[in-house]
Amino acid sequence: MQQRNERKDAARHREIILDTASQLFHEYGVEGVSMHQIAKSAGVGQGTLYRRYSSKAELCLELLTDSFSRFTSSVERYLAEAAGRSARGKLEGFVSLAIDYVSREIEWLNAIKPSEWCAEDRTSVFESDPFLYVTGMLKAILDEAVVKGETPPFDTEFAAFTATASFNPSTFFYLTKDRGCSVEEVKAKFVQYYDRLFFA
Amino acid sequence: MQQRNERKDAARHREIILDTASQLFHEYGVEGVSMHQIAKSAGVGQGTLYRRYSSKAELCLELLTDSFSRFTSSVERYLAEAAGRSARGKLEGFVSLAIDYVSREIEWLNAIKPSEWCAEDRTSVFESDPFLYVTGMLKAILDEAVVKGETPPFDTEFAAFTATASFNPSTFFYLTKDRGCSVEEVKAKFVQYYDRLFFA
DNA sequence: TAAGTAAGCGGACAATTGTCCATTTAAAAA
DNA sequence: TTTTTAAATGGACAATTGTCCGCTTACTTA
Repeated sequence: MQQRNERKDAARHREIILDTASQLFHEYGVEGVSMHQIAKSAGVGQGTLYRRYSSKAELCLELLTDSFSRFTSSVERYLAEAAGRSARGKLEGFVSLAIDYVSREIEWLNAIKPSEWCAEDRTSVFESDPFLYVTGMLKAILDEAVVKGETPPFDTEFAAFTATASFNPSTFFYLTKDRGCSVEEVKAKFVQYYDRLFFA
Repeated sequence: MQQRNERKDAARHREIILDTASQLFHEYGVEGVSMHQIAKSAGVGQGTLYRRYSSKAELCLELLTDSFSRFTSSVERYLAEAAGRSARGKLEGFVSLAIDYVSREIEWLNAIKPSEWCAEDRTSVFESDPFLYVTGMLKAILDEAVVKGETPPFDTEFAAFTATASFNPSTFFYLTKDRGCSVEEVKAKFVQYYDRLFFA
């Protein structure tokens, strides 16, 4: 028996849910909308909604796809035109783009944070495509730096992991809102920090 | 009129709540106990419980006091006997102790994470005593390193902040549970990372 | 000691999340 | 086309969080 495809009604519902959620989120903010409300507005049952997206987090992750692909495009564009530059220079540009992205999408990123870090069945943010993309890119740049002799060899994977983790929305939100730093200031601090970190 | 002190019945309830919560948490785990259950077991109303602790997070933070003061003692003891060593050496020891602490108390630390990072009224973990203690200590060690000429001057405050934030339970849990690293491995990675970071 | 007052109390209540399962229905198989 | 099958549905339900507010009581003041 062949693999069944997604049923047409299911596909239609998927689109309706995504559209409805997107609209509601933009109108009331991510926190201001409940799953029940999304289901009701979309004209589907709670069960139908939860079948696809087991939390608001997953729903947001899906909705982030577009903006994230715009981010990766901008990164690719940047790296293409920075092809001749040192790894150090590339890192600076990449960190800058990444922080711009986080600041732009902070509300969404905040929402996809898993509510229970330690739950056994949680799907880790650390294994989400966006996170893996950033760590992968960072590791590539750091590896290039090592190959080019710009810096002595080290555990680039762990470094990329830790650096990426430090961009989390929580930290960013605190620095901008509670500490009153501007996005540019935060960017400058991180760039300086990682520059020193990897190229001291 | 003089400042009213806490009423005796209120103080009694505070203790009962703390004792009950502690007991229930140890029996069923932090996630396995609801605020309602705590209130009921303690023999107080929901309102009474929430009056003092507006979330499980706050309750856990209060319960962490003891273990955290044991941690600070161990740090103080360590720094006393390491008085003659380099700042670099002190950093290594401190990071090691801090990671030991996180790994021991991970369930509690997980619970005190604010559920909404971006809420306007949230009391930031970054302003909690434990966090401030660690950043303060880290900054002091880094400043010492700069003064002693072990490393060129840099923004030690931001560095301490970022480093402390990177110890968050989420990261730690991922590395140990999902990646299968042992506590010792994680410790070694962090020590190496920060050693390179600040003393490259 | 008596009276006044504000802190404290507690449980009903509203809101939300997430689960469950009898029923429906699209699509494959015959 | 008819039958079969399992995916899909939806809304009732259970569990939890957090708020609200009229009542109670410990402490202050006179």
